[in-house]
Amino acid sequence: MLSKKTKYGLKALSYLALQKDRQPVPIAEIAKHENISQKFLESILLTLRKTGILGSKKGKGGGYYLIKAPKEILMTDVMRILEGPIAMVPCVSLNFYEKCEDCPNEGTCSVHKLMLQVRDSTLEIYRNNTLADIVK
Amino acid sequence: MLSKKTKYGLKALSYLALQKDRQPVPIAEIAKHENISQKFLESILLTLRKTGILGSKKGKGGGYYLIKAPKEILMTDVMRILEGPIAMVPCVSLNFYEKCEDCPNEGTCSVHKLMLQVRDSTLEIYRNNTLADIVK
DNA sequence: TGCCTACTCTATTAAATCCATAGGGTAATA
DNA sequence: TATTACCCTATGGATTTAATAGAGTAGGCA
Repeated sequence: MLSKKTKYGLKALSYLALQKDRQPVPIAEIAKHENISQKFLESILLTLRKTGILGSKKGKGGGYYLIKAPKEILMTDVMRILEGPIAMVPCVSLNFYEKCEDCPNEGTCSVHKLMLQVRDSTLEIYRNNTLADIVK
Repeated sequence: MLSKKTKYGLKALSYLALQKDRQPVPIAEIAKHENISQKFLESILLTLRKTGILGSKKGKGGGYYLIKAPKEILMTDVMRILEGPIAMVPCVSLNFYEKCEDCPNEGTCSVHKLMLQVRDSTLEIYRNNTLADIVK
């Protein structure tokens, strides 16, 4: 299942992508428009800022804004930041690889074989979608 | 993440698929060979039996066995039984559809749009893989 | 300067899920 | 009839998720 964190994060990014200009948008406005708990959203936007997706401005007229153009923001990056590894098992993860303790041989493991295919096809989707694509 | 339940279930099915004949295999044997907690495996095999994937035989010489040939067992079925919905959000699920409370319009929802693609590509993988394919 | 706004951080908690274990009961076969 | 192996219930620890609360900090503008 997709976590609410990821879901809310994607919705917030989409909302920002739909702004006419790149002026900062207050958290409260995003939270209200997308039906998200403001405090929860705060922590999500913070992560997105720290990882270079968003910028922020404090004080009156402040808020969050996209640093790059929507078509430059890849879903692979966003999903990894918000949801974590794309692979369903660590032994097929590109960025978070870990060996399975219980599995003597990855080469002959049926789970490994299946999950490798799932990872590849999912990755393909994320690579072919930018923020601009999903708000269209 | 893939649950251990699914992982163990797939491993058990693979082990059964690799048997020469279709004689019942005791839980203890599967558990030992695949490094799985026997009691936990019991509940998993039980589910697989109740949903028509496995058959069982009690008493001496008993155990679990595949009801159909490995190439007749689709991963779509197995994954839905063990892991649940294939979709990452209920609003794009074929078999477990639910409307999102917080989402006013699915047609314009960016999360919906992205997750629909992910579901389709994942489903494609599961449809193209039988138990026979993943043990090869 | 001083106040207001909005971001930032820490801590806590309720709820849900996952994984595993334990123990006893029941059915079938040699 | 005794053994083997399936079947069922329930319990609990661990982890994660989602949300809430409250205090603190920094920037903008009068």
